[in-house]
Amino acid sequence: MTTRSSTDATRVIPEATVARLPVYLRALTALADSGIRTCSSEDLATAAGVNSAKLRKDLSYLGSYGTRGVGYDVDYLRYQIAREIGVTQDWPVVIVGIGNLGHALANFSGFRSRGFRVVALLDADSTLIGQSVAGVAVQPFDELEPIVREHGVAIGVIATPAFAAQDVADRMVAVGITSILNFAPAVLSVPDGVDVRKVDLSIELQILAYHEQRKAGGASNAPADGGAA
Amino acid sequence: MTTRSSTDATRVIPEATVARLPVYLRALTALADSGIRTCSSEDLATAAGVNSAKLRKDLSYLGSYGTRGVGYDVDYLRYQIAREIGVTQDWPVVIVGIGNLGHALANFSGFRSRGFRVVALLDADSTLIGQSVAGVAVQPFDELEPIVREHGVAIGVIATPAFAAQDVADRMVAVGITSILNFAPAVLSVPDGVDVRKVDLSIELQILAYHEQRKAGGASNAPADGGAA
DNA sequence: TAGATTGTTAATCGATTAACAATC
DNA sequence: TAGATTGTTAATCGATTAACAATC
Repeated sequence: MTTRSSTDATRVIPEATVARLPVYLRALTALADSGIRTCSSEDLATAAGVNSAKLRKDLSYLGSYGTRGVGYDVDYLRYQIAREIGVTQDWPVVIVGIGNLGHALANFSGFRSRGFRVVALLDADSTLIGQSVAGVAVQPFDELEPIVREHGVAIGVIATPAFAAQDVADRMVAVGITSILNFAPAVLSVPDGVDVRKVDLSIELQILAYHEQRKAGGASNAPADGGAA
Repeated sequence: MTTRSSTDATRVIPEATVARLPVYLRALTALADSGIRTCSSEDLATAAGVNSAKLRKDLSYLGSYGTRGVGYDVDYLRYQIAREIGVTQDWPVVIVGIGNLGHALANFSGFRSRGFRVVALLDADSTLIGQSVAGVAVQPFDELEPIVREHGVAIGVIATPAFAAQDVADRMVAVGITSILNFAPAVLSVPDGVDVRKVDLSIELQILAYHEQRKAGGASNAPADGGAA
């Protein structure tokens, strides 16, 4: 057999699809919460903010979880997507850098509810150590290794200033973390096999600014004119 | 002439390129700060974390700002990219929802340094009104309209809980905001002509979890095994 | 059976990449 | 001129979309 069978092990899901699965998961949860038991691809697509062709194509990479002529069972599809993403299990997470942003992240309720558990908050600033944030004590950054080993941490969050980010990433990689979510405005270099995703506020704003600039003319809120509508 | 001329007005820059321009801008600023006056596409690509073919292709959409055999003048290219993005001008921004995250955003220094100015912090919770965050007083959400009109605000940031996000977006659109950065875990529906970008922590974590799950086997930090390496 | 809706096909569109002619 | 590096071409790859056969 040279042809790939479509069993769990060999299925490859396109990256663009992977990025949308959590959106579908959230939409299904919202539907379930409002008491809806069954939905069509059109319903779910609307709730998720995509078109139904894309939704069906995306779901087709996971398997055949709908019923023609009927639609999808909300709970069943939700479970299948959660399983595919891996959020049926619990993921211990460490957050490094407990400034304003780290503080906000530690308090973020969406963590627990989506299968992530903050097992430690770390900072290099000794004046923060021992302080309790969201019920978790801030520990010295040097404690990274024993914490990662003890809890089996695979995912690390960097919320430090830019200048510290590469060092933190290097240490994370050294102690065996293989997925990093980086909030610091810095390009991280990591070895193959380590995934980095970045979230960058100012980049998002700049992308908006680019498009905004091109709208001017019809815009009533353009910075230049007094806006005396 | 049916062929598009490559003058400023008609140039169309692919979305993927637009999203990378801010990264190049930041890399150029870092190079300039370390005293480097000239760089090759290879140098800049490394600093930005992309390959040099992609960088040159991206820059080619802006114009011809390099010198063959020599490279790019760091300051000149930086100015050209900043102008293209629109961050040579000042963008007034309002933040709605001053919880933990709104607080962190208000204090974010990358705002000012990249051409964005927080002109108001708004919240529906009357107990927050008047409180000063990052030197700016929190005002009632109802003040949105006069503030937007007075400052010519085109960009709004939503940092409210999910249930409030659509209402806030509707109000923003109604008063003339045409670009929204949404941190609430909710799908926003807005009219054509309004740009929405979303930043979603739990989605990013779930994408990492998906890939992490597929690494297990070789992983030393897998949650299941004791990790007695 | 008739109506509804999935899962898949195939066409189209956009992004990436390597290679190299142009040119400093 | 010789060496270096850009800007562009063209091939490849991946994502989106509309349409519809399969099938409940």
